[in-house]
Amino acid sequence: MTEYPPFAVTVDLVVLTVREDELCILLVRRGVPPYHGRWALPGGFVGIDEDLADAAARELTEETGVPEPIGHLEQLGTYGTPGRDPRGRVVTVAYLALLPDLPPPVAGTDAAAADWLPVSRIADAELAFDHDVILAAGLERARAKLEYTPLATAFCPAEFTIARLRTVYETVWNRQLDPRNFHRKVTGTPGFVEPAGRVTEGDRGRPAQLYRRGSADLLHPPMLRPSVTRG
Amino acid sequence: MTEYPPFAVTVDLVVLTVREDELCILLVRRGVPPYHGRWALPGGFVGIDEDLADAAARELTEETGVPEPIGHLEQLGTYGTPGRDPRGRVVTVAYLALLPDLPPPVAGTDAAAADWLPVSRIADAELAFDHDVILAAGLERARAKLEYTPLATAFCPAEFTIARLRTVYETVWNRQLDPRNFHRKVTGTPGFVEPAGRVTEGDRGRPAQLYRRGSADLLHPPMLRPSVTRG
DNA sequence: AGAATAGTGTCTATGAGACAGTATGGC
DNA sequence: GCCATACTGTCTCATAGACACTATTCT
Repeated sequence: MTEYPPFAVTVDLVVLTVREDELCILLVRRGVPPYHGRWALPGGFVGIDEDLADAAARELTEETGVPEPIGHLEQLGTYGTPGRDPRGRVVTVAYLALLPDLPPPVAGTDAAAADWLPVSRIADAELAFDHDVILAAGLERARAKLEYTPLATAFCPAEFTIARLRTVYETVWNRQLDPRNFHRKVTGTPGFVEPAGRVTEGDRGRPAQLYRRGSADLLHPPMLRPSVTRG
Repeated sequence: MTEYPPFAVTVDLVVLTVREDELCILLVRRGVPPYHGRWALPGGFVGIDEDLADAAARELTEETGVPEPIGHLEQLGTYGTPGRDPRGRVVTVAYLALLPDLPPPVAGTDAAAADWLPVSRIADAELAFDHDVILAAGLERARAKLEYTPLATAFCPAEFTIARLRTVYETVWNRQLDPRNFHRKVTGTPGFVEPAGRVTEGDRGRPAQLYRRGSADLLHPPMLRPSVTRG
């Protein structure tokens, strides 16, 4: 293999959650050059004997403290333009993670500060490397996938109300949805959600049925993003 | 960079076209070990100063002889499981290309034989490396994208009839579509196609209007794959 | 004329969106 | 009682699918 050009390979994570009606992303503040002091996506180098997905799962667990099987993790895209990392030729494989609202914005093991930031307040070019481009791709992917997959449930705890699921859609899409039509649509789409048999307690108003994620991987028919010029 | 594990990085291409009512893929027969004599996706190593997309475009041109701006080229996914290449730790970035029916199945510069093969006749585990998995991902991506993007036009020459576009859909989806409803749907979707102002000559039957690809990047409403259990 | 293909019109069933109205809890 | 939220029912409009019909060429 010495005859082939040597690359470094990293994974970077776009970790999204919905907190208090805001779409938030997990960022770490870099403690070393390059981009010292700047916000960046969590990530790190892939071990020479480590699978890419394993490396992404490892970084996710290290940064959040959450055991793996919660939420959703998928490959997003690969970024390898020469010069994107001043340390050398680094190709990064970006992953997208969708998580329920987690208790702690735990400081990572890397001693760098980690925190949830509302994506609406991240300014252009505020992030290290080309991470603003990766973030934009992650947001676009998440918004699109809510339409035709049940991934909105990845933003929710194991049991959730239809209203909670609706706030996920409203937050990610930044659009208001009619609660009555939404309810009919979700419960009428086969395999999207299934009743947990329990109801909420202690809230205002009539208690709501709790649901779990159903068995479908694709929604038929899809949830349609309202209003014009989607895209 | 010597402190980080060294990887080799390659690009591999899933190049699809529609020939004679069959969905075909461009494959090369390997002339050297490993997998000597087996069919494989065209591809090769990325130069240490070369962008990933540039490497993919270069390989595409080398194998097909086509200048770049024809058809469509997009990143598909990255495959890097340890052991997927017996030569060492190789991470490959797969790209998906959609091309119109090209004249020559040109033999590549690598002296390896290249040819268009119908995807329906590729047996399981017939391909080298993990290329069967990559091919499956490319097919799935192409089928899905025909629904909500105008990419079916990438399978057509610059000017084409609605009937030609329909055969693309029918071939990729392996489903029959109603010519009348299809015509109404395509011409009624804003930005999908625009009239070229010319008509076909010499064929049987009434001459057909020629169209070019329109300006839209997404279709609203989408073309829906008929029949049940899509996905 | 007849065959073949292009393109239009009409009907019907389904689903989205708007929104009235009912149910069930906390205070 | 009042308020808040959950949930159901009804109406209307748009669109997909089925398919009859007209248009324009070649042989």
